Amino acid sequence: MTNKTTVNEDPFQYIKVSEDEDDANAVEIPCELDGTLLLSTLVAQFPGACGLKYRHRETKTIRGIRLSDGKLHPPSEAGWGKLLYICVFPKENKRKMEDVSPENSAAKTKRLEKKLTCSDLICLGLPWKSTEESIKQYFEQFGEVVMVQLKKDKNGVFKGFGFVRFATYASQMRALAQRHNIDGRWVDVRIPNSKEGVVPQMPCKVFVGRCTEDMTAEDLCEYFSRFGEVTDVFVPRPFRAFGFVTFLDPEVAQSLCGEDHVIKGASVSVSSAAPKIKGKSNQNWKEEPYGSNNWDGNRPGPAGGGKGNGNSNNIDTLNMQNLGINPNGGPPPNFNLPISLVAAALNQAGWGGFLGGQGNAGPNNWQGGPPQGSSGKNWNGNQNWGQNGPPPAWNQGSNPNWNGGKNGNWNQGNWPSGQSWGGNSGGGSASSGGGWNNKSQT
DNA sequence: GTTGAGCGTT
Repeated sequence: MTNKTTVNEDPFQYIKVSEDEDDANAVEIPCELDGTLLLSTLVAQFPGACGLKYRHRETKTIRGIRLSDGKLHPPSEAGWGKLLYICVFPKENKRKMEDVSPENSAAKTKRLEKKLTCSDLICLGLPWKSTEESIKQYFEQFGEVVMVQLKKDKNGVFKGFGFVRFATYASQMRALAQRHNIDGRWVDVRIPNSKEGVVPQMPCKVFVGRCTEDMTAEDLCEYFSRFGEVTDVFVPRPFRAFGFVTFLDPEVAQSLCGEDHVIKGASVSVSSAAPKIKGKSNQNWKEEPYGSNNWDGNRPGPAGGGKGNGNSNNIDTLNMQNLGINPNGGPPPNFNLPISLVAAALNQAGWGGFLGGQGNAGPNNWQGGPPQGSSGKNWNGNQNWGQNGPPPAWNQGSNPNWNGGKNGNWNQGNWPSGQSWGGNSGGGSASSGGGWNNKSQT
């Protein structure tokens, strides 16, 4: 008798995922054909999950799985293998360390809960055929959705926009940190104007002091990933005995402040990364450590590498920009408005809030403007992407020369023709096709 | 039934 091994015919690889390190609770989840695992697939089995981690065989430490564009990427060339992967949840993974005084952490958490409330998010440009159900379904890949409201006129005709609310701040952050394509339309998801300035502004970045010279950005990333998704690590080279770690969730960042941690046998201290205000020297920040105007994504990342540094194709850069953080660690662009300067400086230091107030680009626009060399006139105007949106892969790999020339086109949907947004153009030169402006939406 | 920048009665 021949054994029918239907399993082998399944083109999808399955990976074992559990809520904890107990194999018994594991669920096998199918990957995509390209080897990535969709976050939505994960969420389908583990509602509210925001990522994956695993215990490294040799180092015995927990490692985070890279998340990019809603896809989870296998640890290395080796692929997912037979390891057990552990689900990461926004809240639950918050405090696993025991090296904190309880009263301290409790008080801190309480404060944070008060500050880090979700707000409704406005979704602009929804497809006419959207339903509250379909929108809810779409956004559930970022976390639990507690409300969806599609706005209609008195006749009950859908007006093309609506509001969504997440259960957790982390989910909200994830949703804000991405561009959204729903049924072929680019949908703008933002903090509503009415909530600007009301939403909490929390630093996502922490200062890590007393680093030793052998601590690489990767070391820090690996270590701190156990507390939450790390979106950036910055370790100055030459050695300066400190570093910065940026988390997706500002709450995680805050919860770590004031703590000491042992990394590679050395005790490091975590504290808040004080915002750098331009014109005022700051204890934690040296101005323009890598030269100015490095906003093109083509520069080599800061020495030390690590997440967000030289990594192509990740959401982190996008996250950071959407969250108002300069992914390259360089200086903020030249805003015209002083308030923007301050905001940009705050953002650079990891204040992943939303630039409220008139004339300031919200998170979605932050990514949109010409980084430099522009008058700033359009840069400060809201909603410049419109339906022509940023190139789908503008943040991936070596970016096209979005500093070069044609700045005036950025806000008008007139993308240079022949520009490739595929994310793999070698160093900014344009190849062909893929014109973002070719996309038509109805 | 049409449409595509905007900002929610409750």
